[in-house]
Amino acid sequence: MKDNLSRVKISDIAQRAGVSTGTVDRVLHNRGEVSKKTRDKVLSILDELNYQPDILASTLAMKKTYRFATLFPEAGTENLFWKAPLAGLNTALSEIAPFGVTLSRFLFKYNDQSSFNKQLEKIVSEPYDGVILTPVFYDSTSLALEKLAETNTPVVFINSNIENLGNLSFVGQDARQSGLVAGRLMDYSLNVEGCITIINFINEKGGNSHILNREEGFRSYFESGNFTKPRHLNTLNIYTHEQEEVNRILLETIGTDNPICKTMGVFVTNSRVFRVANFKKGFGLSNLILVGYDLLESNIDHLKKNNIDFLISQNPWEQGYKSLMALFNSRIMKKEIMKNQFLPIDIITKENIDYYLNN
Amino acid sequence: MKDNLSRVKISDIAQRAGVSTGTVDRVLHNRGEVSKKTRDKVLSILDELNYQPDILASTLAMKKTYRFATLFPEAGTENLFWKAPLAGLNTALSEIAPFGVTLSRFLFKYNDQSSFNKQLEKIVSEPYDGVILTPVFYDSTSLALEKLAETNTPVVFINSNIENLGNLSFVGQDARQSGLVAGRLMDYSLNVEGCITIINFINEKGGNSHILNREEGFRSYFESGNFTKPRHLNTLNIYTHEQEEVNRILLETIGTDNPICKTMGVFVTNSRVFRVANFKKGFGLSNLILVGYDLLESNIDHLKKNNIDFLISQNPWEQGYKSLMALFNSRIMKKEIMKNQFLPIDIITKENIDYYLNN
DNA sequence: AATATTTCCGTGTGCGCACACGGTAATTGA
DNA sequence: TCAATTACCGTGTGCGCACACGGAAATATT
Repeated sequence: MKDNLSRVKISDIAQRAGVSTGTVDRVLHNRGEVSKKTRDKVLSILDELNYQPDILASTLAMKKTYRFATLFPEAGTENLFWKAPLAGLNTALSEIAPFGVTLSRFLFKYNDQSSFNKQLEKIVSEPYDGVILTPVFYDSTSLALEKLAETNTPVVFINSNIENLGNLSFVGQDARQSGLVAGRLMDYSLNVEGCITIINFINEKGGNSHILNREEGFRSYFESGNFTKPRHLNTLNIYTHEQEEVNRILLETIGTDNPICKTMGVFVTNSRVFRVANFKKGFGLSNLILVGYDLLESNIDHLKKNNIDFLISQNPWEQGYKSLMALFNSRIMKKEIMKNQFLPIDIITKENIDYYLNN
Repeated sequence: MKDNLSRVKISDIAQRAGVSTGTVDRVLHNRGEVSKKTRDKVLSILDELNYQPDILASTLAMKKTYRFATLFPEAGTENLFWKAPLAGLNTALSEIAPFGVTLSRFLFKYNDQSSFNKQLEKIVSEPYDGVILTPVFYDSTSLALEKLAETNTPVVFINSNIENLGNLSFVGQDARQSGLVAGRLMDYSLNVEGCITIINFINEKGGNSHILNREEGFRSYFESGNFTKPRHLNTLNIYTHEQEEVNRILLETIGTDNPICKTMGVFVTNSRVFRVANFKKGFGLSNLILVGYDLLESNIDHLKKNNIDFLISQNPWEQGYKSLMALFNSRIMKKEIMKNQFLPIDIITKENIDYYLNN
């Protein structure tokens, strides 16, 4: 690898081409006023000497600032998940702030489309240089993307994805594939006869595509032929968040001693797995294998106390970090960005969780 | 959070303090020639206005270059592991190269102490601004660290660690804890009666502390009381790398139909797990649960073909990335660095491996 | 042919900082 | 009291780049 100690600068190629630095600058930025002949000459020398602009001097001279905006759900008590992406975002920001990057953070109320719309309008109405958002509502997102496209404002989707909306990039997890991982874990962990119940905590206001993909992945694992023994799968959709209510429902279903097909394993398709863990602990079902999502505090507690066996983490911190870096690399560093930035499907147990909490 | 759009610059505080920029510069860099009175005044205004130097302009003006050196084992056919840290290193380098960072990469022959010493002497004899190395040989490393301390050259340990040698940081995995994770996986995966065999591929020339810590962690899992059923553990040390020889040994031990305690699970304490997988496949022991380390190509192959059940990854790419960033953040960005940077203990299965291979 | 217009290009300045240089005021020495 | 130090401080220049401005040469217009 070459030393770039003595980097070639604009004045070098200007001299080599027998022109002034201003001319070189003009061809570099394609702003005309250069004859084809000299343009070609400069271009060839540029290539020959492999000129790389000094990004530091460049941003210093331009004195341009970049304004990015983010739109996430508020991190309420019920969805602490969204604290982590903000932390990752802040770390990324501290690294790239010297380049004149500033961030405006917008929050909307979880599952409240009008709140989502309101914040989105704020963002669209101002000239941001890039936007990071989680596209939970299709029509609102689609509309906003159209407007942002008019001003060539790049948009990064974070955590969940909508295809073909012209976004710059998606940073998140492959939901279906994570279901397959859960399938493997459940299959290996269940060493007795019995059924598996898939529990979806459904939001009536929408935004459940995640959950469905995860269930589908999970089911496909047990249809793939890779499983160690065949299992019967039931699906249970729960529409409440009240623990009492959940307990009642679970007691009627997996809590009963169904002689035909007793539930020995439960896969919860989102972060509400702690609800089932509460039930499991409260009703003494210590043999139940429990697999779910996300490192919420209550989930972590249950994992450490063996009430949850495996958690799948979506790398929320990393999501925040990478999504901002995507905008930065695209706009400031002029690099190509991968359309889909799938983050690893981390398998978390009591034994390795501490090393996923450092951030 | 405050906007730093209009950052306060040296001239601002100079004006505010009624002095010149040169004076401010002098107190900023502690190079005297300033009366106590004006010094205090500048200092207080510096604090009041929360002056943050523009790192870009600073590095541009200083025109200082930083030379870092790395010392890794060669990535031979037997230890492809070391390709990944180099890749991570290169990514980090491309990000910080604008700051005048250059890298000299030194390689030593695996398990060859004289080669290690030779390369280390090269590094010590030149005035590097920071060193990244994997401290496989205690005495050599200790000696080098002493010399490097004289010139205040920070050293980052990567992958393996030695305590109390005055290194700036350690970037790697908690070996013992990873053994605990392996224990959990083995415990959950083994749903039949039978014994577990721990296989250590020992290097007679030393550098086995990793392996021993992993075994200890693994054993402690089964002594913790958290296991689902008690297991009997055997240890098998293998000193050869020849597949034929390995086959012969395994055939005599885990391959025989020992009626008392048949081996149903094997934990290989390092990346040589593919040797056992070869044996497992060749001799049709498809029920054997196999857990090992590291995403070598041959291990990946076996994982995808269900010959290996779980791999534990040490994040080698991340190790390379983070170790260089540690030096960068310490020397250029003047940030505090964490002494131990433990990387996650990633659990890899056939289903999630693709998302760990992107780099 | 003289003027007006366009095409093309060089020069100068500033971004924020680091540092060399030289100058003035205060202090010392005789 | 006057010169010689010393302590203290301001000014100027350059890092590599972006961009405004203005000027010379080429071409068009009448």
